[in-house]
Amino acid sequence: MAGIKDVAERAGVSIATVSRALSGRGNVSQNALEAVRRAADDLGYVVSASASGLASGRTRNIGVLLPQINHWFYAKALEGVSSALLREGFDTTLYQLTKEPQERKRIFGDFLLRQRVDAVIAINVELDESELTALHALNKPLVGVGGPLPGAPTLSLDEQALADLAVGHLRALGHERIGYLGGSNDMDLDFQLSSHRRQCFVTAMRQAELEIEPALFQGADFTMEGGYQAAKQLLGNPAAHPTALFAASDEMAIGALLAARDLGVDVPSRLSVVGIDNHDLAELFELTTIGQNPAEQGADAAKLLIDALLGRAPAEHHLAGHRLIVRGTTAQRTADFD
Amino acid sequence: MAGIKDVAERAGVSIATVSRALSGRGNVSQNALEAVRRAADDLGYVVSASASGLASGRTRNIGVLLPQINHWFYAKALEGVSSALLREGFDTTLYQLTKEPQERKRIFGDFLLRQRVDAVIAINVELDESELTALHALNKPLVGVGGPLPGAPTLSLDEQALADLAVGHLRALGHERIGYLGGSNDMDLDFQLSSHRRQCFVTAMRQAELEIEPALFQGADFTMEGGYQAAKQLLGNPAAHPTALFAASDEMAIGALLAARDLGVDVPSRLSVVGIDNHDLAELFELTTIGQNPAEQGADAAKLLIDALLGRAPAEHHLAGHRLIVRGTTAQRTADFD
DNA sequence: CATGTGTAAGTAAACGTTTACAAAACCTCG
DNA sequence: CGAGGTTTTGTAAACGTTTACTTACACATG
Repeated sequence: MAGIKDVAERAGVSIATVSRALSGRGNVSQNALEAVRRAADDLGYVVSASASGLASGRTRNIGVLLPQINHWFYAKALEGVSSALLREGFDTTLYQLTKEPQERKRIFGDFLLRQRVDAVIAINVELDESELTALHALNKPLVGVGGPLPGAPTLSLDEQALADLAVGHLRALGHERIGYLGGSNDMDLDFQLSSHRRQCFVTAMRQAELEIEPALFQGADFTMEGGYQAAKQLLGNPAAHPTALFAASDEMAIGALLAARDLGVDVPSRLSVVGIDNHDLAELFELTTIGQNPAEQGADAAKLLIDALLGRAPAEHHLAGHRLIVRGTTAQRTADFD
Repeated sequence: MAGIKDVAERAGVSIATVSRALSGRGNVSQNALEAVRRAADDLGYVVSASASGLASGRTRNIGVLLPQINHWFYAKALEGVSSALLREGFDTTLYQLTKEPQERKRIFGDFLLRQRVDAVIAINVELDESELTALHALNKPLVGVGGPLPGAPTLSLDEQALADLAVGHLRALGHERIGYLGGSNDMDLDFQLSSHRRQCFVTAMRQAELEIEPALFQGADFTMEGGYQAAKQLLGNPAAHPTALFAASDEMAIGALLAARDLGVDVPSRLSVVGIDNHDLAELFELTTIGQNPAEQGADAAKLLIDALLGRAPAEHHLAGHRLIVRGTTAQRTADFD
C-alpha cells in the first residue's frame, strides 16, 4: 500500500504539500498540484481514513439513524442520503434503532461515541429524553428527516397543507362524509407522525365545515394489511357510510382499495380514495395521492449537513415538497351509501 | 473527551493495560480488569475508532455493497446484516452500487480503498471484471449474499431445489401446463439470478416430464407491475392456457393475481399461482410461495465474516434455507382453459 | 536453591496523516 | 532596488491508540 510519503517522493515535494494538494486545504501551486495528482494516480494512493481522521478530527462519514429499513419511506430516504453523501465523498454508516433497549443503549453509549461520524441524520426516530441528550452531547451537526428531532433542524412535510389539499380535493368533488384511515384511536402509543397527521385532518375538516364523526375514523398501522382491515370495518359500518376515504399512507389506501373490491364497493363511482406518499405501487393501483419524495428529503438532509460541516451555511428547518397526484381512485360523488 | 490516558490514571495502571483490558487482547489480571472497566465507565470513555484503527489496522466496520435499498430483499438483507454486526460491535457502512459508472468507479477506486472497512458483504451485485479484481485486491474477507460473487464464498438459495419444489407442488395438484413469469426472453441483459432461476424451472419441468412451450414463458422485471402485465399476456394468449403459474418472485405473483382478477380468472379454482420469497405482502394475498429469509441470510453472512476476521473459521459457501408455504392460491386442478 | 515457565505490567515505538509554525520564494510598488 | 506583502513550501509536532519488547514477579520443578 502506497503511503503519503511515496507520493511525496514521486512528486518531488514534501508530505505536507501532498496533504494540502489532495485535501484542498491550504495553498498549493498549480505545478505541485498536478505533480501530486499524477503521482497519487500512478501509485493508486488513497488517503487512510483512520490516519486522516485521527489527525484532523474529521472522518468524512455520516451516521444515519433509522428505526427500520424494510419500508418504502426509510429505504427511499436512505437511498437519497447515501447517494448525496457519496457524491460529496462521504461514507454512510447505518445505525438501525430497533425497539430493543439493549441495542439502543449500545448505539448511544458506544457506537456513536467512537468518533466515527462527523454528523448524524435521524430519519423519523422516536427518542426518549436520555437518548436525545446523548445525541446532542455528541456536539455534532444533527438533522432530522420525517419526524421532528427536538433541538435540531428538521426536514418534514407540511402536514396541515397535506390535509387541506386532500380534503379540498375531495370536497371539490362533492364529498362530504370523508372517512379517515390512520393513527389508531388509542393513539398515544403510536408514533408522533400518526397523531399529528390525524389532528391536521380534523382541522382541515373543521375548516371545510364538514362533519367529523368518530365512526368515520379507523385506526390502522400504516400497512396494507392494516388498511385492508380498517377499511373493511369502516365500509361495513352502516353508521359511517363515507363517500370518500383519506388514508394516511398509500399502503393503507391500497389496502382500502382491496377491501372495497372485496366488498363490491366500486372505486371511484361509489367511493373515492386518497392516499399519502406516492408509493411505488400507487401507479399500478391508479391511486390518487399526495406525493412526497423521501429520496429527495434524504438527499436534502445530507446536503444540509455537509454545508454545515464545511461551514458554508448553518442547517435550518426546511419544508419537504408535496404535490397532489390525481389518478383514478377519486371522482365526482354520485351516490351515497344510504 | 476522556482519553485512554485518563482512564489509565484513574485506574492506576498504564495505558497498555487499559488497552489490553478493554480490547480483550493480551493478559490482564482480574483486579486490573475491573479497575479499568470501572474507570472507563466513570469517565464515559469510548475508544476512538480512528486511533484504534490506525494503530491496529482493524476498524470494526464492515462495508455492504448493494444495488439498491428500496426493495424487499435488499432491505431485509441489510436489516439482517446490520443487526448481526451491531450485536458483535461492528459498524455497517453502506455502499450503494447504482448503474452510474462514475459512482461505481469512485466506490471501487476511492471509498473501498480508504481502509475504512475490515471486510465486505456484497448483496446480489453484478460486477464486471475490473470491479471484481478491485474487490479482491482489497485483500479483505469477502462474502456474497443472493447472487454469486466469483472467487468468494456465497450464501444463496438452492435454485434447483426451489424450482423442483414449486413444480412438484403444482404437479401433485394435477397441473401440467405451468406458465413461468420471470427473466425476460431476451434475457442476456438481465441480472444473473433471473436467467438461472428460469433455467432451473426448465430443468424441473423436464424432469417432471411436463410440456415446455415458449408460449408459457413471459418475461417480467420482478415487480408487481411487471407481473401484472406479463400475466395479462400469458393468460390472454389462447396458445398458452396454463392452469398454473410459477412466478420468480412474490411481487410478480401478486401482480399476476391482480391480473387474473381483472380478467375474471378465479384463483385458485381456475388458476393456481406460486411465488418465491414469502414477501411481506404474501400473507395478505394468501399467496402460496416458497419462502426465503433474506434477513437471516444477511445475518449469516455477517457472522461468517466476523468468524473469518476473528480467525475462528474460514468463510465457506453456504446454502440459504427455503420452505414451501402453502396458502390459498394453489389448489387441485379442476378445469383447463381450453 | 537455582532454573525454567508463565502471567502481568510497563515503556516506547509505531500507525499515516494534518497542520501550526517558520522559512523561502515570489510579487508589487514606490 | 528594497520594503512589505502574499503565496508556497518544508519541518516537526501532534492525533490516540496498539503492540513488540522488556522487566518483574509468582510458581513449579528437579
